[in-house]
Amino acid sequence: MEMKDLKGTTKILKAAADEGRLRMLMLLHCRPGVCVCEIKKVIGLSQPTISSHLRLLESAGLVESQKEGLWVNYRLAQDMDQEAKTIIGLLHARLKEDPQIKEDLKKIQKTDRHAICKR
Amino acid sequence: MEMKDLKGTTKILKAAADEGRLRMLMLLHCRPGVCVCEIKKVIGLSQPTISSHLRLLESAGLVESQKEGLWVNYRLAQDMDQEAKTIIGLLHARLKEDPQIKEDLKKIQKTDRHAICKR
DNA sequence: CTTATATATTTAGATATGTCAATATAGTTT
DNA sequence: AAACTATATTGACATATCTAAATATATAAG
Repeated sequence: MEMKDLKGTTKILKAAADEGRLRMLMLLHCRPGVCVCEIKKVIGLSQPTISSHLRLLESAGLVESQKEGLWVNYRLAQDMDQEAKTIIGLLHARLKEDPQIKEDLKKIQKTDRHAICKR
Repeated sequence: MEMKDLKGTTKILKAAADEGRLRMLMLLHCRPGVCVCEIKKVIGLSQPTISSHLRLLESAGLVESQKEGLWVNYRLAQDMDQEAKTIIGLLHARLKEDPQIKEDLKKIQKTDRHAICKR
């Protein structure tokens, strides 16, 4: 899908325009390669909801994934277009002092995926 | 409302994340001070829908208005924070070649509000 | 003051979105 | 292969969003 036109740009904005997904984007920006388990642990939504958000972000071209055994590691899409990258950078600059975002980033640092999973 | 935190930023993104409102933002970016009539003429949605979108954009701090007789003129909010301004600039750079946006801007240039109104 | 006009608000209905429980799938371990 | 685990998908439901018709409000003009 062409993302540079009106519809595609709207899709990108919609993808970012949700509190949970925005938190996830900030998480992936600061911690590339986290798995669904870890994201779930930090964000606190159900696993299906996390997966569904990730799928939406992926279909907007903001996120990509790679399998690693049972885990699926997510990161910001490397081939994201420049404006989208810039916007995510701006959002991070804007939100890095937000209490919720700070808490999320603190949590992810303390997180060991081997300890977290099996649940 | 504080717009720099997570909730406020989400609100701004939601405001921009609609095809009609994004077109309206681009219109206001290029043509500050257009009235509801003119916006309606260009975008092609009903007057209540246009008004409702404008209210939402205003409540997100992206747009401001000034009365002029019967007309209400809208423009991008002068006191918008820097990141929001930057994002709108990026969106314009991205969308200025989009056919729909080009058509909108062409239409607004040909538009005379005195001719348009009375309907 | 009555009529007309531009915009806002209310109301209602259709569609989209966010969420989770249940289930399916795919890979790992024993 | 059987049991287990991480993730994806499906189904269902509640809420939010988009839209326009009808109505209200505010200003202007006659």
